[in-house]
Amino acid sequence: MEPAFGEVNQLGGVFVNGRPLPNAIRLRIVELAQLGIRPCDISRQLRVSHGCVSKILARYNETGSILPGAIGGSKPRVTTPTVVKHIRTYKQRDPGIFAWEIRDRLLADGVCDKFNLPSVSSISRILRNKIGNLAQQSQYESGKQAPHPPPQPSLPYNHLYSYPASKMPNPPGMPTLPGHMAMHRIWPSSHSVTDILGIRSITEQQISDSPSFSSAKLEEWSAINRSNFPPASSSLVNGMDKAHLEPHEAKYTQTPSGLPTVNSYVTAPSIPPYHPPTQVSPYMGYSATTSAYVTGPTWQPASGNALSPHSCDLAAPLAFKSWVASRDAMHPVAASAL
DNA sequence: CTCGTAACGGTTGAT
DNA sequence: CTATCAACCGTTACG
Repeated sequence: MEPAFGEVNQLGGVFVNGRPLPNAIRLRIVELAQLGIRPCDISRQLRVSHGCVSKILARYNETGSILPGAIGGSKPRVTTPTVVKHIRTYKQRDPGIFAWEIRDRLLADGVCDKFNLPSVSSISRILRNKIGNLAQQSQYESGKQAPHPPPQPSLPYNHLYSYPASKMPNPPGMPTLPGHMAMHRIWPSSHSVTDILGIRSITEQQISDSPSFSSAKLEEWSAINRSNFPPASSSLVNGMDKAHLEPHEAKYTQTPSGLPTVNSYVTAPSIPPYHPPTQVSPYMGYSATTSAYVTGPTWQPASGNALSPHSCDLAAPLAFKSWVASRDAMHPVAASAL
């Protein structure tokens, strides 16, 4: 099922086969690239294969988004938005209508031809999943939307980080969290990285909030919805605006226990009071590191712990820079790590 | 040494 | 309810 722990790549990095890298890492990749770090260095430093770095960077350059593509599912083949709309209409007009009747009508009304006519089971599913209780509350909606229904009635392309409703802290209308995580090309010099980290921490924070969900939930980002058409659309650029970051950054100075938001993504959700900074999670200390960093004054900085600022974690921009400067020095460490 | 990319084994989710 | 299938994933290896 959910491999709590991933596999280890040639660079010593942890990954989960088939699954996207955590946003935190994706973010860091882009972030580092923007600081002028070469991809090969980013690869080594974050221990992510260069192929992946290359891909993420390329995608980012092209789309402005750091997010992975929508995984799984398939594009609607027959149940296009138009079809769904019609089904909805039929259902509204006659709530007792049977799926097979709808099917007949779709054909009769020319909405579908025999090649793209949804199966009865598909229609049932649509009624269940997309139409649902709509029969009652339909009024305003049916009233009118746009002449052009959005490609996907359900969700916007990338509404990222929409965590499961269960834990969605924010109101329905407007996701507090960015619809999708993309960034501006330029970062405010001084705290750009911190900001990013801040972002990470907020995203992650949500997860660590509810331990039981932790790892599983993270997946949501990508789960988002796969029902989007051409990705490229309009809105995928930026989504993460700093506005969210700065405040949060301050806010999440640290997790309740004083324990950094360590148990992260794929990490065993159940890693309890274990602790810190050394590599705990498959994706290594970075989360810890970061939060440590974000934590600021309250939390003891890297000082004593096993986590070497130079080893592999990007503790802070500065640490990073020094790392860059002295990466020879760091090699041995990396080597030993292996 | 870098970096782009195809092959590969994997997961996911709509049909 | 299960299987299929096409989308995406990151790593690896090659060029």
